[in-house]
Amino acid sequence: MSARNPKRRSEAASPKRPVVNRASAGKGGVREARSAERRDAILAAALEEFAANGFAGTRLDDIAQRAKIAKGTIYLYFADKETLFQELLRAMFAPIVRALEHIPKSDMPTRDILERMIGLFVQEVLGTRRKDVIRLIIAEGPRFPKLAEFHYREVLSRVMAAMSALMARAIARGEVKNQAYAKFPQLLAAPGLVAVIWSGLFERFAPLDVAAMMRAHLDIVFGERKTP
Amino acid sequence: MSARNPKRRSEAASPKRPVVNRASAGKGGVREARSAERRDAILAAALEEFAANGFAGTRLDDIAQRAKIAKGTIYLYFADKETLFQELLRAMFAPIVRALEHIPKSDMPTRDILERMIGLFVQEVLGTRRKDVIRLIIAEGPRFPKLAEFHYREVLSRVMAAMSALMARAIARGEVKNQAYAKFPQLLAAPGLVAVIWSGLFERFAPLDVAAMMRAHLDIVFGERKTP
DNA sequence: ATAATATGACTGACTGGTCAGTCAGTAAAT
DNA sequence: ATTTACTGACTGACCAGTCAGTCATATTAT
Repeated sequence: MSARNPKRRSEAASPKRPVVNRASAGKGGVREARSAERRDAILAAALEEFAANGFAGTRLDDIAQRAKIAKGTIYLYFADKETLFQELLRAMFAPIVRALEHIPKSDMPTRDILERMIGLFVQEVLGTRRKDVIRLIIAEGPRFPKLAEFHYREVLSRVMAAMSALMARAIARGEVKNQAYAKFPQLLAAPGLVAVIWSGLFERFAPLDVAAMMRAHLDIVFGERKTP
Repeated sequence: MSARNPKRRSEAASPKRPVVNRASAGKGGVREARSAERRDAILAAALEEFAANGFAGTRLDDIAQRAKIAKGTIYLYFADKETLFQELLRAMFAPIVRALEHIPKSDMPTRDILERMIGLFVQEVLGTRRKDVIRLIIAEGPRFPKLAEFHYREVLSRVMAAMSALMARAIARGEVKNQAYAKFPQLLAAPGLVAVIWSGLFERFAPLDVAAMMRAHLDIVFGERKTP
């Protein structure tokens, strides 16, 4: 949306041109290859710009320049700025949710499972631009109800449900004492959120040893255990 | 700032006119009274608009309309949009920090002290627009380094130091077992942050019983204690 | 007390820069 | 030769910030 009541001309526009037109998925793809390349370049550039400037503060001209294409090209791949924004955020999280859900359901000790999840989180979220994406969702969510809903439905509710189930099992097994973690998986995840926000805003004033904090958190959850 | 590289004419402008001109603070104040009123009206309107639309997405015309004044009047009280924004955020937190620091240093049980703090937090932050202000800081902080720094210096570092001291005392007294809370007061505060963000974004999909969650959190910190 | 004058708060139409979205024209692939 | 992808100058809405003019209050003169 251009700030106010835009959607100036294009009705419910959707990019009609490239997008690997027709079914010919398999062969011949000089065009298709380029098409996918372009799309990725646009998304990558958009990520940088949106992460740095927020939705309203980002100019499509800058995205185009960074992706080394003309502005018009963006509109061949995405209907408008808002669509680009939302598709970007969606695309960023699909892999993570899949990865999180695929972490062995095995009967590995729960603490080990959580340590893996934290490792994944530190590496794939804190260590990448995904942490900025989380900040973007927090920042822009209220202005894009669809976005908040999508992320609740596709990411949060699933992650929370998985955590809740994991903790319920841990409690049943006697690995964890406090029942609250099954009822409020938010308590389990909270330090992760703090890490994201701290690293985005205050790192340079007071660096936070995220790994140590997470370890301390697990010690609390599982009742001490000084791993020297 | 008008999106890009503005600061069109006014150098380091600062509002010169009203602001209770001269020293005559005590009497004669028909003008002064109105002046303070106007300022408050502008800040109140700005809070609504910024909370709803973010910094870049907010129009001064809307703030003026909401405050029922002309746009030009804003510039009699604030140098520019950015100054208004920052003053607003600062003003919103001064009272809270003061209140938090004034919570009795008495030797009340630490759990009681924390329960009071949480009560204050639920009432004065979650129950007011201050929760939106926190979201604004998270959202716009990276774009306004001064803002992030100010909030680290004036709010966060103080709150964190106070929490850390409180927990160190509780540990010394044997009220709390885990030393980590003194080293990472973030672990103590994390659920509060989750509450702010959840209530701002996902409340309508999945309401969160913040009071219950905070109680559960304290149970964890102090090692169970079912208060029926 | 009342009128004349001075002060400074307030107004809103205006300016100039900005930017989302468009489309006629060009280049490349088939 | 034809179809499809790409380009970038252009348009029109938009909005921060300005300033000449208006009006309410305060001050001084009568």
